[in-house]
Amino acid sequence: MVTAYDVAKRAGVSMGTVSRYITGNGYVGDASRAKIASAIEALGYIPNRAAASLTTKNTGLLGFVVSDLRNPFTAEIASSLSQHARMHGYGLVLSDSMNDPGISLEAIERMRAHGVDGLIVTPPESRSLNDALIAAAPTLPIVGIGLRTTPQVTDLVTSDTRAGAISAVEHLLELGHRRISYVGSSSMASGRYRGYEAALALAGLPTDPELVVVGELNRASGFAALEALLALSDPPTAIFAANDAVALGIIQAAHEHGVSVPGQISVVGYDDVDLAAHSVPPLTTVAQPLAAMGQAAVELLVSRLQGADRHRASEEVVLPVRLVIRGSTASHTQTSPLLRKGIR
Amino acid sequence: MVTAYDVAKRAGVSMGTVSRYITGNGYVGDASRAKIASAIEALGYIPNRAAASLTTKNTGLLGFVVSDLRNPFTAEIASSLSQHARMHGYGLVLSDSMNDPGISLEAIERMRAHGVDGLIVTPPESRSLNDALIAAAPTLPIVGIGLRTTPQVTDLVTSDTRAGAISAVEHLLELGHRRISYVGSSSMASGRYRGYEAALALAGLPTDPELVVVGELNRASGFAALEALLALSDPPTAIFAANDAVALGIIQAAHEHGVSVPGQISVVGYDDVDLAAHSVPPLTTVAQPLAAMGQAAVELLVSRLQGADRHRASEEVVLPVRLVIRGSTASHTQTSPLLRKGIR
DNA sequence: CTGTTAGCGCTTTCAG
DNA sequence: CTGAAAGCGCTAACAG
Repeated sequence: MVTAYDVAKRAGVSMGTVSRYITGNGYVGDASRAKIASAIEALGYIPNRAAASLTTKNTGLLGFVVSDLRNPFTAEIASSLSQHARMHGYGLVLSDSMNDPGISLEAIERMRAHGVDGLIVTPPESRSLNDALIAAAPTLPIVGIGLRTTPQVTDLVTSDTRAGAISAVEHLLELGHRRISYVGSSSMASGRYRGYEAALALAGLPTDPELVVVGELNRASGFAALEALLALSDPPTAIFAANDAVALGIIQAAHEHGVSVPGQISVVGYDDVDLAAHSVPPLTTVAQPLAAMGQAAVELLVSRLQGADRHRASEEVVLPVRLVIRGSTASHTQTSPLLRKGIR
Repeated sequence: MVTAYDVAKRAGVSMGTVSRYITGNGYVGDASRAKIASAIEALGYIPNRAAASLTTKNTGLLGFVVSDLRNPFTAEIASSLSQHARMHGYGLVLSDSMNDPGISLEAIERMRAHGVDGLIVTPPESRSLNDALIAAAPTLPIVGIGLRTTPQVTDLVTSDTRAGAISAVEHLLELGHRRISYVGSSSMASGRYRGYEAALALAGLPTDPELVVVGELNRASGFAALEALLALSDPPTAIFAANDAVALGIIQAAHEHGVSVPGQISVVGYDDVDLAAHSVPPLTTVAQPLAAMGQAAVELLVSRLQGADRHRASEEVVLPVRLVIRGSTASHTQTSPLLRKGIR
């Protein structure tokens, strides 16, 4: 292995000078500079960051504990993280926890052993993870992506879910819809539901409990929801689904019941999964700024790492989402009244 | 920061003993063992691997340079890599090169600086990457996934493309098809094309040049290919597409031309992308064993790292693929002859 | 602007 | 079975 000492010897300078050349701290004369450069070139020297970290206390490594890499969402965030970490001169240590809190904990410990300078975390909240983060936070800067600890000890990157829901529902309102259903999970505290309520309230419309159907956030649940809604005496003309899986289930049910989307009912999803653009019809949905979230996470972390005040209070960055209008929504005036003829 | 020295002091033993306890090298008496364990526990000590690497020459880090994380393929491989690296006690340093050779090179250099013990690489072949790998190989074990260097200096993990193509075409043959088209790229040396040829030859069938259409490996190209094939005086009754994007384009074109899949023409793809299971009809396709490939890559690397003969010749692991039969293929006997009635 | 010199935290002989 | 001590490769004062 070629070391800084070898470089120094070959360049005819001292190790200190080589170190100054590498780190950029302190002055190095032009003559030395040139000799060192050519020695490095000739020897193929690559500085050993692990050795450097012993003195500097930082490794230039960022840790990323991700909930599930096979999810295109987190994969895109990971990609963005990799890119921005690189741009800031950091390497990225990645661990896919596969939604297993135990693996997350193990990963965090291993990352500490490897001396990561900071941590970015996205797994779902769990008691043990929460505790581990709280234990680690005092000595390790952490930013959570869409993850909240109690108490809040990490920086945080989220997207504006409530605003996204509002824009989805407002889109439907602008199309002339008035009976708009919400299909989501039982968590009525979610930003998606709150946005739905808020948009309706803004338009002076009441929330009809009949139009709010709760279930799992998956396709089957969306399918069932549409059937339930069709059975209503006064079915909705539009549906806001809490995620794309649900929306896709709704569309599938509509197909199977001979209900046209968006001809007879408009559907908006949330997330903009890959499938959304390829469904029939293509799904109008709300897209999260995944790449921007990755970038924000890295920048939050790097600024804390390099900034003067590593111990400033935890920050939260809320990024705007974007309504992607595709083919599953249409004007209410064009909606055929077939539904009321008692389909099901 | 709590160090091994702190642990030693608190446990009333020497640093050497603590080190032996941690690494598992050398004997440690039960008494010492217990005292050290409780000291570590009480202090929350986490060994500093960077410091250890200074002596041991390995960091316990594996590097992974991936072509494009946003591709579900590589994401799944990355996930598998993370999992198996963890199981073998390694951390994973990840860099998404976004198909940019320049970024790959930078990533490799950075990983060397961080002292990764080995490298797993998947980016597309390029002159510069090839050179960089060849330069690095003598001092750093490397395994390529589906990536070949010239000369071959790395271990290699691939899937049996030719066998996959053969099984796809044999599936079609078993369904009674005889006029089977190949739609792929111009690379006739590809395993997919060779498998197509081989399966036909095995069945004693000639390769009709008219049925081989080349183009890009994307949707638009598949779309165009189907139109060209329909224009033939004697169109095929089945098509083997070199990848799913092409197959999906073919199916889309069929829809638009009123040709039923698989009623009038059967289609097989390759890759089993997410969309494949959700197309209409769901696509019969060949799936690569992505998780197994990730596992094989890690195991190849780890065995070289920990095995006696780090300098044994480069190895190649070829994993079997799997034909996933879905709805886009059907028996030829049930194929309506509509095609020959001169559609379009 | 540059050389010298302590360590950083840990592993590894080498005695005992 | 265990302590002492010599580094690993590099950085960071500190003189000069």
